[in-house]
Amino acid sequence: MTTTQADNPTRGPVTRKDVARYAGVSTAVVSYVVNGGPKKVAPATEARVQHAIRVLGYRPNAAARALKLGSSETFGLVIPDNSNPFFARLAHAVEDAAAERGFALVLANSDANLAKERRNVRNLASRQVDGVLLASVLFEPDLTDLELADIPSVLLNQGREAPGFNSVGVDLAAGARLATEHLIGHGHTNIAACIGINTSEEMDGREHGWRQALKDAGLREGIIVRSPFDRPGGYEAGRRLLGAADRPKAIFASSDLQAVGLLRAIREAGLSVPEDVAIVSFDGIVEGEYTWPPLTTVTQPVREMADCAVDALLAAKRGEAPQHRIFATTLQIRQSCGCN
Amino acid sequence: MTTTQADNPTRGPVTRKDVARYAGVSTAVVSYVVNGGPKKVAPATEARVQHAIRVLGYRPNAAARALKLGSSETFGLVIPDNSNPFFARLAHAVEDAAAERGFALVLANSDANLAKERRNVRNLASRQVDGVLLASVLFEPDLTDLELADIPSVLLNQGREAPGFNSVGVDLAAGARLATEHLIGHGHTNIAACIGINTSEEMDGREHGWRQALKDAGLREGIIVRSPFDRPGGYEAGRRLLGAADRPKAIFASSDLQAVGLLRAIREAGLSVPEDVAIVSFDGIVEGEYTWPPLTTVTQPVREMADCAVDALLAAKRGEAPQHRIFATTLQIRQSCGCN
DNA sequence: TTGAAAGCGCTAACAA
DNA sequence: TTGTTAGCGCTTTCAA
Repeated sequence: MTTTQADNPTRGPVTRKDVARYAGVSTAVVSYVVNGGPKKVAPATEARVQHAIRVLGYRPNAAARALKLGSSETFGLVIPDNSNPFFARLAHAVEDAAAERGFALVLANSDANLAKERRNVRNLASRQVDGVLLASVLFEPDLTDLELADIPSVLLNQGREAPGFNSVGVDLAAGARLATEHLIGHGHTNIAACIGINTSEEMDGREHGWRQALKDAGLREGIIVRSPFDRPGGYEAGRRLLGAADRPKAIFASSDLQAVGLLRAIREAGLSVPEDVAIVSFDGIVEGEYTWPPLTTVTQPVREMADCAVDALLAAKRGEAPQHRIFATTLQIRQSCGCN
Repeated sequence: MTTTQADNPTRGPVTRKDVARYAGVSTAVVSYVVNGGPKKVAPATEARVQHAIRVLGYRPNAAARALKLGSSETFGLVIPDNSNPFFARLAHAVEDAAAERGFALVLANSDANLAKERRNVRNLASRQVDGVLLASVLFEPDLTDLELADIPSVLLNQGREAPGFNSVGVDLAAGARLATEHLIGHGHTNIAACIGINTSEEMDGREHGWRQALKDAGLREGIIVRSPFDRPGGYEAGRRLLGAADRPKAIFASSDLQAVGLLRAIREAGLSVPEDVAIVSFDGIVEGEYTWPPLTTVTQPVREMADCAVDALLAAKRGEAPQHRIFATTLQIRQSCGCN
């Protein structure tokens, strides 16, 4: 007579109690073997328990565990839009980083919508995640929800320091300088900027870096156009830039996606890159490797940032003080700038 | 004297008990007002409870609720790679569909790695998600884990029917036909195919559709090249195709990403699209709108599929029989095919 | 309309 | 080395 499902008299989900009964031990012992502690179990007993677990097809109930332990081993990630390649890559990196540390990731898109962002954060808080990573659409996200929820959080993609909060970001200004200086190195003197729109009153670090580089080189300020960070935003900006009286010979774009849009606008105008207009952009998404010409871009160390962010959450859980990490960017040279 | 945190004597998380005490009611009543049932509560009492909830900053404990109810209102989504724009869009759509129905989404990437896929599925199962949506890297994913876990599941992006399983997919063959016939309509007679590699023995539906269209038109079969579904895969395929003795004048690509790679290979060879080589691809990602030339592509109704998949999960929870839904694709005409 | 209380499955302190 | 048991916070039946 083989051992089958029939041995589970209770029907329905197999619990630790069923395993205990089957193995002829107490439920505590089952816990010990499942969790590898906190008490030792005799090898023979352990084998019996393992066998019972396998035979009965036992799976620990995560909800019960979470209730008891006060932790679901889950983080929440809120990003503006998972369809945006930059955030998609970020989400992937965060998922990897979390998984490596035994945490699952709940994903929530806020679609660049403040109300949705708040709803998402609240929702995650009520789901008792162990921490939330927030890449806000705002430069000053509403942190009160996070504070109230009293769950660790970290601001991603955040250049500015938010006192009392963990944050990890990239040195936007330095990156933009890198880009602009490279363009200057190519001999350009009429360098425009295509800067993404955010809800802050404050100047985007990239805009700042671009201005500084121009100023330091003794160049006059170029035209600046503001539009969304996405492809249509870049396309629109391109049309405006090309229609300007003093058409720029080079453009610094605040995102690769905008650069993709610029490329299209420039092509449609019958002009070419980098001969008529040179471009350097920001982010380092893979798509930029396959555009024509390939994008010279300021690359963000996404994986490192994700690791750092998750570690910050873990540190916060241990009660450590908030940290603010700014990563350096690197200039990935391809051909849109005029190099070859 | 104002009401403050100090009114919570227990310190630490506020529980329903604290609220009950503060409002001078039983814990049951608090439940009734929080959940809007199952019993009615007098307006005055309700107001008192609501007030207490606000004052104390009470947040229901999701883990406890999940334990009691046996549902965490969470689905798991396993995809090969969230950095792939197609899957990113799918993930976004699934997240939206789930959120609309009150479910959160746990995201897991399997990186086209079978072992990781299994680990992810198992992990989700042990987290007691209410269902898992699996876009497998395999044509025949290992369903035993899902079966054993006894949690509802739905296969995404799955053309073939898997008896006993929910699945939603697209009619790959019909889509490929659409694409190929369009190319034929342009007068092409030498049409190659760039088909993605999957782990199945079986022929990809897209390959099938391409063959059929050619055959039905009385055309000889074109060259077929197999390579990964991503950009490098397309690039590699392009180099091989262009180096072939009988260079194709048109190519059907099984993914837009491959088409992006093809575009690069063709450009590097000094040829142009669609003059020297026409292209029609598959998926309908946004990136294809911004390539040069823009991609004519077979578009998948991602959002509809996501809705359908989530509904299938809900149906399965209610004990309904598995369903198999195949969606039709539409040809999105842009310029890579030769139209303008 | 409200309250008392059982119990979801698990962990770990304490007892044996 | 193993067992007993008290809760974790919540929902809901049953009784008042």
